[in-house]
Amino acid sequence: MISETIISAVDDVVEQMLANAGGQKPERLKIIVEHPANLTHGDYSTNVAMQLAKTLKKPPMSIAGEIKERLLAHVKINALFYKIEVAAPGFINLYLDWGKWASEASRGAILPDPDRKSAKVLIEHTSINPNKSAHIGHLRNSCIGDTLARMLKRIGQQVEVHNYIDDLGNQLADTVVGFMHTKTEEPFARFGDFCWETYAKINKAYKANPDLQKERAVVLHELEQGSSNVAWLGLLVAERIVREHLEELKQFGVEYDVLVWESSIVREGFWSQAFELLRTTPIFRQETEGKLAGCWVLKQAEDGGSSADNEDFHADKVLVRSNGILTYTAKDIAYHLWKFGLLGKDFHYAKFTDRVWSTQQDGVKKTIGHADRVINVIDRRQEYPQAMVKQALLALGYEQQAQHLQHVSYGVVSLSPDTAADLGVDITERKHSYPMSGRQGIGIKVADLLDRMEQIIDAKRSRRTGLSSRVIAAAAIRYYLLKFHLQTEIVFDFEQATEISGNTGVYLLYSYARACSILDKVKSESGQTAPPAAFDDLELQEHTLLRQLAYWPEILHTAVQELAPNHICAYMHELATLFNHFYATCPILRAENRKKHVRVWLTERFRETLRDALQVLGLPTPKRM
RNA sequence: GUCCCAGUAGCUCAGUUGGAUAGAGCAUACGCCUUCUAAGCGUACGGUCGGGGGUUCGAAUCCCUCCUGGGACGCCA
Repeated sequence: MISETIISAVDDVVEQMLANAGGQKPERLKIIVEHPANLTHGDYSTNVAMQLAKTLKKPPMSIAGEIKERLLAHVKINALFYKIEVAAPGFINLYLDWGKWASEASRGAILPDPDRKSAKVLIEHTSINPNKSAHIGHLRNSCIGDTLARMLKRIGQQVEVHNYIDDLGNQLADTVVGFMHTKTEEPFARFGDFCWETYAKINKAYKANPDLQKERAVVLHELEQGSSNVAWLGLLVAERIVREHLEELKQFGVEYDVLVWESSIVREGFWSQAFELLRTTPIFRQETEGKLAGCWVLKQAEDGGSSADNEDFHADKVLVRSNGILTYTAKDIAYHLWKFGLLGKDFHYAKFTDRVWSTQQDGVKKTIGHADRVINVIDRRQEYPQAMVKQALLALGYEQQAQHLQHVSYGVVSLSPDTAADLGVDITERKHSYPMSGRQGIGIKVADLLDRMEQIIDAKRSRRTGLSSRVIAAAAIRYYLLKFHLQTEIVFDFEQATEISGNTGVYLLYSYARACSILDKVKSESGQTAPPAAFDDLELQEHTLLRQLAYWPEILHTAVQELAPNHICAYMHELATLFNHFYATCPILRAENRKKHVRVWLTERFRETLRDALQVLGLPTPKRM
């Protein structure tokens, strides 16, 4: 990558200068290379001279001048840049030689090549409770997880995607209780939608008749035992729902390698094994008195004794309830020991669909799991239980694994007042946003959003060629859910989410198709145009487009580093915008020979780069639209 | 009570390991298709970066403090 080349060259140069001056390299000297916002500041710039002013006891400008001279003599810098300038108060700006860059870019040399044999990364995402249809909050999770998997694969890492199915949880039990104690008369097209209503109804019934909640405990117990009629019913419900979820998410390009069922964890004896391990640690023990008497808990450090005044809040985490039933976190700890290959036990597997495996007791052995790094995509509200899993690993002495266990936390999706009102929520309080609630049956179902988006696109599109409106709709929704910073709580608004102009997936696909259409007319095969040797008299729009193309490897790298898909979205929108400016300003096919060559080549590079980025985000690459 | 996250244009959001004139989309107004895809492009309008203090060559970004909103701390997941 270009920025890496600059950093290493600057590092060489700075070291020489410090050695000459007899100085030490400052501890916290970070050489940062930026993409200047302004074209006149070059294509890359660094502020290292200003950082060194104190150490070298010289004005930044003179330091920058010296670094510039030494960089100009540096082989690697010389090979890529034609000019370096110093700008007040001490910036060093570097200008790419586009002819040289072009020959490298065409060889693909600049893109990150697959690393040498890398560690195995296990990504868990989706993990929706299998008791009702999915809503857009679930979809955000799946899109993030699926995109992270694609990002890591793109840079050559070995990735395995897991979807954890909580088929022994309260929520599934609730839906089962709902089957037996609520009434349904209206028809539903999908099983999950019927369950959605049933789940809301049973929660309402619990309020009216709290005794009914005892039923849940009974069902939960039967689910865990696994042999009764009720257990079979639960299994059927969960499996049917999971199939609907997978089918639905497939439309958004979301895919998995393996489903891990919570019931498998229990029945394969994973918990018993984990329990024996945990018992050897001082922080795991059974309470004999107090509120948690009879429970097995993970003890948390008392902080200064002030917690005594707040009996409502205590940090200890129950893993086994006093009635002997396991909590989610208990099973999650066993699961994570297994993910890292630390349990000494393994699952068996059977095919769930033609490409997805599923844990199954009478299945076959597979080399699944045994990861070096684990990424869990789970919303921010679950930071505490995730921390408990990590703490259990630490308590067992697995420090390295704990360090390589990463919770990718993201903000929840809530509803704008207008959209909440559409769903019948009372918005007289005029809050900024309204939470979705499965228990109350409040939420935007994925299928409903997709249907509505499809209709909107169908009504507004001006051409019927290429992708179907439904495929475009799914892509638009996926992009919408990925473009926000992970920590941002998405306040979902129907009007805003269904935009088809501006910073949207539709705009990106359209720009891609536009480039394809133009290149079709020159009958250019991909990558066929030879890179121009020189780029003289570049138009502003040509230059800015070139620059943005050059930045792609670095953006991808940063996004992977930070596990932040939104960087890629922002980059692509900028890239597409610059291409459209270029398109509007510079005739491509009608230009004269030399210019035409440059412009066709640029359009080709744009198409290839955008295609790469679209694929990393899991979006389609339509030749026509 | 303890801890975490956030507050940037009318709305929704980028930008936050300190950098050069704080950006985008939507909305509003006005323009641009006999010419490569108008799902596009252009112009205009729009800001005490929640308030106050501090650190320094330089702060939306770091520190302190206050205000406001959201979340976690459950024998739910």
